Amino acid sequence: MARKTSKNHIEPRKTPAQARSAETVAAILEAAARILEDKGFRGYNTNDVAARAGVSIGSLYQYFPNKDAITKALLRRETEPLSAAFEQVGDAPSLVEGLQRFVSAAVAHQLRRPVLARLLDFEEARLPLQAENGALGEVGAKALGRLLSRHGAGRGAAARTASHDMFAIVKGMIDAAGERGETDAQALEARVTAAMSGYLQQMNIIDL
Amino acid sequence: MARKTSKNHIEPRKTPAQARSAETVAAILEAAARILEDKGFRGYNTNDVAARAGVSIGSLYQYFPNKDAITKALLRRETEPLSAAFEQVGDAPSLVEGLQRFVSAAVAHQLRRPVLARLLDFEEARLPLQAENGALGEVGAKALGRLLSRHGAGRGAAARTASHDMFAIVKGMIDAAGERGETDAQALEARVTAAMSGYLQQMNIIDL
DNA sequence: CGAAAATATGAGTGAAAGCTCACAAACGCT
DNA sequence: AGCGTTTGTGAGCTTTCACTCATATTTTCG
Repeated sequence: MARKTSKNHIEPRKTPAQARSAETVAAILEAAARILEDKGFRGYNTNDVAARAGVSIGSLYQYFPNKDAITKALLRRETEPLSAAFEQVGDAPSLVEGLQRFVSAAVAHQLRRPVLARLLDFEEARLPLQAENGALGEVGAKALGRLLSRHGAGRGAAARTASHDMFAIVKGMIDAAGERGETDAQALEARVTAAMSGYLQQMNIIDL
Repeated sequence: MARKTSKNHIEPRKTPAQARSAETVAAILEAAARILEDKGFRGYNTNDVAARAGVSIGSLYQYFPNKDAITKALLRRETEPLSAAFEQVGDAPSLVEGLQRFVSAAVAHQLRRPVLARLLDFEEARLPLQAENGALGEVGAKALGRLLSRHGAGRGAAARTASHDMFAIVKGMIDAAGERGETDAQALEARVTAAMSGYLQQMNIIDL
């Protein structure tokens, strides 16, 4: 009489777990990631995810009410650390230092699993029918905005535009580099940071 | 005994047409575009495309051997004009003028149908199992490379990297702007051009 | 006009994939 | 050891969707 109110006597989406079930959930997410990486969305289906995870489809649906929930959970798993890193760049002692930290975190993230990052980023646009937590892009742009204002560069609408542009530059460059198979993180960081500085200069937001 | 060799007595992919059939093909492509725009890949299926085009599925398969062929044709339709524009920026009298033309073409393209452009760009990565014609990204980067070398800026590997970076910057900024619903093409062009100039300066490829 | 060629139709087929449910095994606790 | 709870299983139901084909309509042209 407790919680299993309505017709179905199955209440999936069992909130986490208390033992080996955590491993099951982890295995499912990793299997989803791997399948996305080497077959793309085309080969991404729940039956194969379960198989690859070494788990039955039944188990999969104990923890995820539907396919999108898996994708969302994977997105969160991959995205949260980067979001957290973004939110800390405000503490940097200088603007340039802040930009460097920002870029460094973004590059590390993208070069770790480039294909997965790209797919999830694309999927993020489709998922948030319910607004959910802030999209990565918003978090990043906001972080850059704080960084700018905290170091006396720009305010208001212009600064907000600049923040979005800068985020777009970072994302565009890093994404393309990942697609091209680039692996030298340091070189990439240097170029991306240069691009951001150049933009800020040209827009008269900072002078060098 | 002529061409319908093997087992099937149907030879779809009737090369274009000679009358109203051209309209049918056009209607199919436009229907595909509209469905992609307002339902995304999820709602993109051949039955609905045919229905929206006011055509039977049978007709659809007279002209396209499979679903991917439709997507490819649509991609070509949307992409070719931009490719052509890219290939002409080399004729510009100065580097800056060339960059402006490049950016202007790209902005116009993206702001016309932002959602469609984004979806097709993503799909492009999956389709070319057979190399096909050059991807838009390659064409764009190559055009920028020619522009640089023709105006005495950079050569070799560094210039190639710079070209790719510049293309990535343009694409990243314009894509994000489209997603955010920006409509002021001139303002966007100015910012993108500024970003490119700034990058070139910071990388010591040009000096202002 | 009349016949061949081109174009159009849409019910139907087969396969893929999301998801359910009745049941079984493993675990936690006293 | 015994018993309730949590976790796991997988055959199979159902829907969606790419694609076919036998037939019908329209166009072309002598």
